[in-house]
Amino acid sequence: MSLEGAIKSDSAGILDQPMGETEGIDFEIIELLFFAYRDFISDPDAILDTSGFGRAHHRVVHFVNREPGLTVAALLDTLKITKQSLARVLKQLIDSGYIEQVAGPEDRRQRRLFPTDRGRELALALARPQSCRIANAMEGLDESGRAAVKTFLSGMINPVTRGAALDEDDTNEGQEQ
Amino acid sequence: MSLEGAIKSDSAGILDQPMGETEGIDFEIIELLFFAYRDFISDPDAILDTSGFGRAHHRVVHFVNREPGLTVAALLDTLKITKQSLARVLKQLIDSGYIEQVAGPEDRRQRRLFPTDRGRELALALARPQSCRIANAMEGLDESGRAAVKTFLSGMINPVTRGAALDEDDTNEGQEQ
DNA sequence: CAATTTATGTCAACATAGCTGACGTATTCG
DNA sequence: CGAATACGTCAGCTATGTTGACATAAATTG
Repeated sequence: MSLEGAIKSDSAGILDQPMGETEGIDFEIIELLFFAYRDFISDPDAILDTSGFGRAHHRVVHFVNREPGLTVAALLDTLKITKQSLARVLKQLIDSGYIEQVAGPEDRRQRRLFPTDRGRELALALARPQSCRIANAMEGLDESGRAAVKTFLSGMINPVTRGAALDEDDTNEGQEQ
Repeated sequence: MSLEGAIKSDSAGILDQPMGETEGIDFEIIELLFFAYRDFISDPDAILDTSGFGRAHHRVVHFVNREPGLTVAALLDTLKITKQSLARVLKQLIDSGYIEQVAGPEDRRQRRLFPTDRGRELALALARPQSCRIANAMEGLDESGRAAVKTFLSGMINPVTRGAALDEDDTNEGQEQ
């Protein structure tokens, strides 16, 4: 199959100028964020490849370790995924002995999630290289610089629509179904 | 099917303390990065849903617009994906008239990628909300604060192993095959 | 107490976007 | 000419997200 004919030799309707300062858009930071995050998750990814888990498991293990006893609903809200998505990885983590479930002490419908020692160690092993990378990137910054980074990152996050959690007059709302 | 028996009621081998200051790991920034990036890509994602494209298309359109005329090899190196992965989305973008290919002027084996007007507009439409979000997050910061953010993000990125691009004595290296 | 709502689990099917392996084709280069 | 290079493509697999529908146990409410 000849590729000729599908490939232009002239420059009709084509832009050859880089998308630069248009509309005052800061493409530099957009790209920095892309590359930074890509490399930021590459460290844990490499570890996870060994144990047969993926990024999804990483997030679950992380937040369960950060807040032992959190409910499935709370975890879903944090991760912003569906329960069917969570179920797959959570089941594997429970079956492999990284996380355990305990019926809620007051509301016994709840399944509160706790890390095992093994789960804690995995979470730490995954956090360690990320922490190193962060410490490295912070190295040259003073206290105000580090504070600026936190302010920036916090400002990038969507405000928690507190109303959504209170205006629950709707049957079957949210990401459910 | 009864769930009873699968759910622990005691607290054997379970950790109930949050993973906090262990080993001086900065879990706060780790999470800030996770949430910040998640919300950062949610804006373009919403737009892409409309046009039937995904994140993969976004990245391709972005970098082709940022560096018109870049080769497929260069794009693969930037995105750190395989050519088979790229092929799928690139083909769609070309077929839909967002990107065009031009045979390299010197090396005619190359397929240099250029955005069309349509492609440029898509890239801008996707960058606009991200830029707004960034501007918003930068609002309270002075010049040194903004510089700190850039320094930090740059420091998070893996150093470009310049040697890898020069020590090409290996046949068929890199991600190829 | 009966009815309903809530918290969670689960089955099935599907989409996106990554991957490996293998092979084809056009072009350049030694 | 032959090998290496730049790129395309077919086929199949995996991970992780989605929607829709339905089940079960416990809490809540009329």
